[in-house]
Amino acid sequence: MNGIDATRQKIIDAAKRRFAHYGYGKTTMADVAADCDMSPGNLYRYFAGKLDIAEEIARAAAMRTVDELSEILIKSDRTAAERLHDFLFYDLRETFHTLEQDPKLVEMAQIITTERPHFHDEGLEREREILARIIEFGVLSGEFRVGDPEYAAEMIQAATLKFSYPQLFSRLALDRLERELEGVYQLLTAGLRAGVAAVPVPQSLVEA
Amino acid sequence: MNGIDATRQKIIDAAKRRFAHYGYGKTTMADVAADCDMSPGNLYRYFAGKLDIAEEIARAAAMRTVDELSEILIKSDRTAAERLHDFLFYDLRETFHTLEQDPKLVEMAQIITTERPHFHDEGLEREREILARIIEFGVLSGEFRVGDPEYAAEMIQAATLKFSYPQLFSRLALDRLERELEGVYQLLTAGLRAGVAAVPVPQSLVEA
DNA sequence: CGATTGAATGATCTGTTTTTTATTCATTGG
DNA sequence: CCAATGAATAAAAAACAGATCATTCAATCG
Repeated sequence: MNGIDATRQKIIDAAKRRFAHYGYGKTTMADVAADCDMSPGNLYRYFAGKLDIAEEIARAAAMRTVDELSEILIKSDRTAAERLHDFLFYDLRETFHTLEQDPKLVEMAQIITTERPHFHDEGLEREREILARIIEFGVLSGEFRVGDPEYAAEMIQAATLKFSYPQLFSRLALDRLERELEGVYQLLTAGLRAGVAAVPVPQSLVEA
Repeated sequence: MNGIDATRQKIIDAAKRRFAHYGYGKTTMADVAADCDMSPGNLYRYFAGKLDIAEEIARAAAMRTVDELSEILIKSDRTAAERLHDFLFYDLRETFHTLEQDPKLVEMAQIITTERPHFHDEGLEREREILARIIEFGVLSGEFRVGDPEYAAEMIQAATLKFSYPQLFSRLALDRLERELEGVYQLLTAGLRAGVAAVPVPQSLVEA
């Protein structure tokens, strides 16, 4: 029915407030239930458990991010390289600011990543899909020369890991991270343009 | 004097055995002192504290790694790209195997990195220096086209972070990490060959 | 007098008890 | 019946006491 979804949303909203304000750990199911004018036990008619509420909140946020990243695909008058730039910097800034302004969310993100590794993988996969399309676009436009966009997307994700979870992998400030990402981006796009053929190891070119 | 250095080394050796066998946390200063036939208090004539002994051990290991990486520079008949390949894979495999076979060292590495961030940075800097020389070699040989080898080295480090602390940043097995590193390497070398000029953003090439 | 000791100290860790909390489910109310 | 409750339970977290440990330093030793 629809009452179900409405109630689920009410629970999600209450939990989101609590999580953001007091943190995941300090928020009790009783708190959330009270905010929704219901008993703790009744929450379990709508969610399998506390972590599932958090996961739902994270999923919604991830979807929003993916939607915004997807818009990069439909803009016009932008080269593939520019789209890749948009993608990487949007991701860095978005994550950085979100976690910067609300440190409680770091806790939640970490718990979900630890307890539900699969959830996290799915998020990466969705983003990789968009990356692959950007690269595919670059291949079609003749800008990039890569045989397998999916594979190239995977490599770009690996190479930009440091910028996906800024405050997790470094203690650098945003401006320094941006400077580094700019450099990595330059290197990667130069590589995509030059092309990574099926040839695995190009033996020798010149020697000293 | 020399007795000082000899005693320091005796302490380091005893501590290394204890740390590797029982872990940093479970090893007490009293244990180490007993192994050296001295009182706990006397250790402080040779080291400022427990963590400083660990740091010294880590420093020696880091030096050894840097020495081995430096050998890549003096080999002959290898292109810069091949040297870069050697560097990246040596680092990945070395770190992976060290931490794989002795989980106790992971604890020590993590404590040092947390408590002495600067120490860790210095290690990165030493490795970056070698990377810069490899790139410089590539520039001189005409293989790479980059203006600032130091900067390029920094970017390569950023892009290969995931492979520097394998079991810290991913739960992937070594063969999958190697496969990914191979791909990232291909992309990066393609970029180095094509060159990352001072031109920041090459506006438009073709469109779909 | 420099080198070393070992007892003193305060911080940290460990194991235990108590309390809080997530989750279940038999019961109740509409 | 369906929705909701709230007492019961087991798991996790907090609180606490006791022990251990890193570190210091006044007193000894050579």
